[in-house]
Amino acid sequence: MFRLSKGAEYAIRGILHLSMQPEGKVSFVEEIGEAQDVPKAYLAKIFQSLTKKGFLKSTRGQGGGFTLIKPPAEITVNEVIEAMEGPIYLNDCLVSKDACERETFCPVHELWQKAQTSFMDVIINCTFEELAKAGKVKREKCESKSGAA
Amino acid sequence: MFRLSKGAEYAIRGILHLSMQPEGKVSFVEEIGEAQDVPKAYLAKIFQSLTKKGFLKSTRGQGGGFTLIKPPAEITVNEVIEAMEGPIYLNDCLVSKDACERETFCPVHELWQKAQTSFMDVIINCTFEELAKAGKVKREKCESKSGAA
DNA sequence: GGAAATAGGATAAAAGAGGTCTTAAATACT
DNA sequence: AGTATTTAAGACCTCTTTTATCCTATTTCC
Ligand code: SF4
Ligand code: SF4
Repeated sequence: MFRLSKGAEYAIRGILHLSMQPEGKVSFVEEIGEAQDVPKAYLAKIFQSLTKKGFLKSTRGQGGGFTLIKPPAEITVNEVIEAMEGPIYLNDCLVSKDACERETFCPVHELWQKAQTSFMDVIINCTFEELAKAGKVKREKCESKSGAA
Repeated sequence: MFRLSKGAEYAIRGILHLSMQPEGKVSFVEEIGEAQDVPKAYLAKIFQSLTKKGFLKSTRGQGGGFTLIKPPAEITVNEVIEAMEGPIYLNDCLVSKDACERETFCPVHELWQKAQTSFMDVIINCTFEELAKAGKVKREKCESKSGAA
C-alpha cells in the first residue's frame, strides 16, 4: 500500500517544528508532542532514532531536550522518510539491478522506474527551510483570516 | 512504506498476460500462473476480485477460465491497482478534504499533493495496450539477442 | 458421475502503532 | 557534597491491520 507511515509523518512534523524554532533552541519531547499533536512516547522513540542518524543532538537532564544539528536548508523530506522507513522503492524491481528476474522482458518495469523518479523528484527537492518558510506564511494567512472574522 | 503489494503486482501481470492474448481468448488460472510466475491459488483469488470489479469475465466448469472484458486500451495501471488496494493516497490528508485537521496551517500538505499528482500522472496515463505492445517489442529484442549469442 | 475450473473461507506471518517501566545523565537546590 | 528534579535512553510489551498464501466447497460441462 502506498502510504506514508505514521512514524515518518511524525518525524517530519518534529523536524519541521524544530526548523521553525530559533536556531539552536532546545525543545523537549513533551512540548513538541503537544504542539504537533503526536503521542509523546512515540515521538520520543522517533527522536531517539533521528539522533542516531545524525539529524538531532540530544541533551539529558534539566534544561535538556533536542536540537537540530543540520541546518534546515540541508535536510530534505526524502532523507527524513528514508531515515524512518529505510530506502524508498515502489516495486521490487527498483531495489537493485537484479531483484526481479522478469525484468529483462517485463514492460512494466520501465513504468515503475518513471513513476518512482517523478515521485522522488518532488520529495528530494523539498528542504525543511522551504517548508518552514511556507509554514510561517500559511500560519499568518490563517490568523489574519480568523482575526478578520 | 511506499511499496506495491504483491496482490496488485500479480493483478497487473495477470491482466497484462490476458492483454497479450488474442482477443476473447479464455485462459485458465494454472496456465497464467505458470507463465507469469504467480502462485495459482493466489492468482485465482485475485482474478475473482477483478471479475467482481468488472475487468474480467469468468466461466466455471470444464473449458472455463477467464477472459478480459474491457479492451486493453481502456484499462490503466492505476485502475488495476485501485481495484486491488483501494484508493491510492500517499498521506492521510489526501484522502478527503478534512481528514487531517492540521491541513489549514500545515505546509507539508501541499508537498504531498504535488508528489501524489506527479506519481499518479504516470500510472494513470499507462494503458495495458501500451504495455502489451512494449512487452512484445521487449521480448523480440530479448530473443534476438539470445539468438545471436 | 467424474474431471476441470472457479468461488470463497481460513490462516499464518509480518509490519505498524503505540504504551510502560527502568536506567542514566544533567542541573538545581539545600 | 548530597539529594531531588527533570529530561532523554533503552528495553520490552501488546494490540491491530495488512500481506500472502493455502485448502475446501461448488459449479459446469461431457
Ligand atoms: S514490474 Fe516487472 S520487473 Fe518489476 S517486479 Fe514486476 S515483474 Fe518484475
Ligand atoms: S502532511 Fe500536514 S496536513 Fe498532511 S497529514 Fe501530515 S500534518 Fe496533516
